[in-house]
Amino acid sequence: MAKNLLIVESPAKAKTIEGYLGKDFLVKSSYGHIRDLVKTDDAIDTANNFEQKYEVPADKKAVVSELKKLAKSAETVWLASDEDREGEAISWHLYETLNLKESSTKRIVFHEITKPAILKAIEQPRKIDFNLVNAQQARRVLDRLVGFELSPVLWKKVKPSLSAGRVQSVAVRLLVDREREINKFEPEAAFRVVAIFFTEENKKELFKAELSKRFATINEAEKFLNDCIPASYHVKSLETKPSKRNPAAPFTTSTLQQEASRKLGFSVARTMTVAQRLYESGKITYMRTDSVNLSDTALQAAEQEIRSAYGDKYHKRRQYKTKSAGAQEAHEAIRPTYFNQHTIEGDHSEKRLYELIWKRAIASQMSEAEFEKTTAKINISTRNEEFTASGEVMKFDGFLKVYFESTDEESEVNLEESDDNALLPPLRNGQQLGLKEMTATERFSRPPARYTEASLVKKLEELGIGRPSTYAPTISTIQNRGYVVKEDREGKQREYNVLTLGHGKVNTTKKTEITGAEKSKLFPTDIGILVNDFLVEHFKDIVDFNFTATVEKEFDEIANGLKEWTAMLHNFYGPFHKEVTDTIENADRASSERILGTDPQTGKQVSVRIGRFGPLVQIGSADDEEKPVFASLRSGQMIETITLEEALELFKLPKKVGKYEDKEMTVAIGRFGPYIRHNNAFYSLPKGIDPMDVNETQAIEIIELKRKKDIEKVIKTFDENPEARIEQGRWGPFIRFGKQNIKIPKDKDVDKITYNDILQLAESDKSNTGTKKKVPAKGKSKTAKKK
DNA sequence: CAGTGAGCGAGCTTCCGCTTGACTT
Repeated sequence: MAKNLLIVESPAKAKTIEGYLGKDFLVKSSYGHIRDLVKTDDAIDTANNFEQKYEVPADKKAVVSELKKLAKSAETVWLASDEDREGEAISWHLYETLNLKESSTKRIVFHEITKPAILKAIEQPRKIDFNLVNAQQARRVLDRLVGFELSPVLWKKVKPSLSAGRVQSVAVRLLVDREREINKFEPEAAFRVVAIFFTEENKKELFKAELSKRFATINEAEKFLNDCIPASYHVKSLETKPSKRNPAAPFTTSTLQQEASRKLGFSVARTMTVAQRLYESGKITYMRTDSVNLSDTALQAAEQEIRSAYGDKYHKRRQYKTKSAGAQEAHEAIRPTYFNQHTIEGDHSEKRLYELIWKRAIASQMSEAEFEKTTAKINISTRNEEFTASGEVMKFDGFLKVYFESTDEESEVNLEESDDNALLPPLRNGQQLGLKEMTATERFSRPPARYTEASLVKKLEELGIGRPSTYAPTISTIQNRGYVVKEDREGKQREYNVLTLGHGKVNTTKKTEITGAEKSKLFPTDIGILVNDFLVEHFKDIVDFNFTATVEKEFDEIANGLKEWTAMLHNFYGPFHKEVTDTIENADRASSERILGTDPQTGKQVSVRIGRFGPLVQIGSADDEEKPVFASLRSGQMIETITLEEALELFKLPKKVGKYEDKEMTVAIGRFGPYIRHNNAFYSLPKGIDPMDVNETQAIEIIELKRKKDIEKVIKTFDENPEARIEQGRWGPFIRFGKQNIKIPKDKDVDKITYNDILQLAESDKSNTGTKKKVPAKGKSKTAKKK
């Protein structure tokens, strides 16, 4: 038996450390927290100094009993969980649960998993810091009280099974607020003037310059262009300035999620699972961190790699400081374990994420990129405004050799508008310029951007809300609760004017652009808005953006021994609990109903609200003699924004359009867009056809076309049974057998499949799915009933 | 992808943070 048992939080970490410490040490993992509050309402005794009831959850029983056994036979137990609030509490829970003795227990901490750091830690053991433990208890108890008192209020006043919490409710609020800003935003148009010039010396080398002023109306823009017809242009001033750009700090969890989203299109959850695999296979350091710090060992390794791969002048040693509030910095920044591995073996997403991490970490230790920026001001002989042309020349690439950090704005900006780094021809002061062409283009101001998963994480981090380990789960929770959906939305067409001055005259043309199209953005749902408004009305303090920051300050005071944790909770809980009981007693049920107006055909009231099956429009009210009629809202339509006209439109479908093969054809709009229903089959309408105008002949055409296409997909049929065939699917050929779709096994040649093979495959496929359904997902019914 | 939109009411839902698998598709 080993003399020493050392316990860390993560098994991968345990493996690494065991290698550093040799035979006298057995290194094991607690797999995070080993105890939690019981799930019942009596977990906290609010009348008795917030005394807590803890239990070891079922999935931790095995870990705990193994650790217990090992602790018993060890001379010394080293508690080496992370050095932050949660880590300290884990040590304390271990101490209590494993029945450890003070004399044979040592608490150690380190911020990086390197041999010198571990050895040094072992030389400096300490005791469990109960101030820190108390700060964690205060955090844990407060979160439980908030979550388990607010949620039942929602069950009573809104709908069962809803949830509220310190973190998730603020996340939803951010989205609701932003959605409203976007809805009320009114774009302002302005005419942006761009001229294309050339010099007498070289008429072929054209360059762009932008007018320093934009015009609010088309008349002003037109007058300007007309004034420019007889004008001459010359360089009024010329300025050349050096500029520098510095690399970004190495990744934290939040910045990794943002870059992986922008550059690789990963959801935050996907980023974390891929990173977890990289961590477990020893390729990167820990991926849940808020620290931008690199260990000395890492700094040296990076330096060596940069000097040998790119040369001495590309290296610059840099230390970064964290900017985010409430960072606990128990770990290093996310970095490759070995800097000399530029790429790794693994699947596609592992490779790409690793390269991103490698590049970012390496670049963070490289020299700045140097530029020379030239700005020329250009005079107009007939007007007082002036044009500005600018060009940028890179003098030294520095860190840009490996890494370029993207920004959220970047994807928003029109490419035509970002020609900042274009090259300028050689120019001199006073030089005459020729004008090739000038355009005044109508541009509209943009509403604030909708959040993506990653930009929401960024915002939460800025507000100090949530932790690296909870960003991805929080984003999932608000989607699973139905408060938020992630989806694409089609934009709308918009006309804009372009005035062109060329060949001595001004032309006006109208062009169209798509605006407001969204890809993979977060939208609050009707229920999300309803719950948010209810919470904002009745629990203003809890969903305040500064609530977390305020309580965090108090947790810090507890951690520093300046405040008593139960006193802090008393202060909070008294008024909070009173608000809860007041709300239960006095507040009205939250109503989503909005009256849109009256139906011109029947004179009855038109209203929208959330029904049992989602948002609906209702014509007439329950008090009327005639029963009210209903229609569901379509995806993208919301109670808050739908108009009377749009609501009435919903009653025009489904519509019968005629008969084909003696069966009725019906046009309707479903979840995947407009479709024709015929003989229990669905035929989606091609894009651009308005479902309201479809007539009988058109509908028949669409059905016949789809059938023809379906026939083209068939690769092979079988005489034995017309129900069996091989078809070309989206991902390759597959077998269709009645209603069964069967995958073709890899070892089978598509051409040689016989009807007998199909019968066999169909049978085993059936038994497969059969047993799958019979085995219930144990303990995780939540994920199963997601739909 | 249709249709649904009543009412009664037992028993259930729910938080945030720290960790991985063991399950699906």
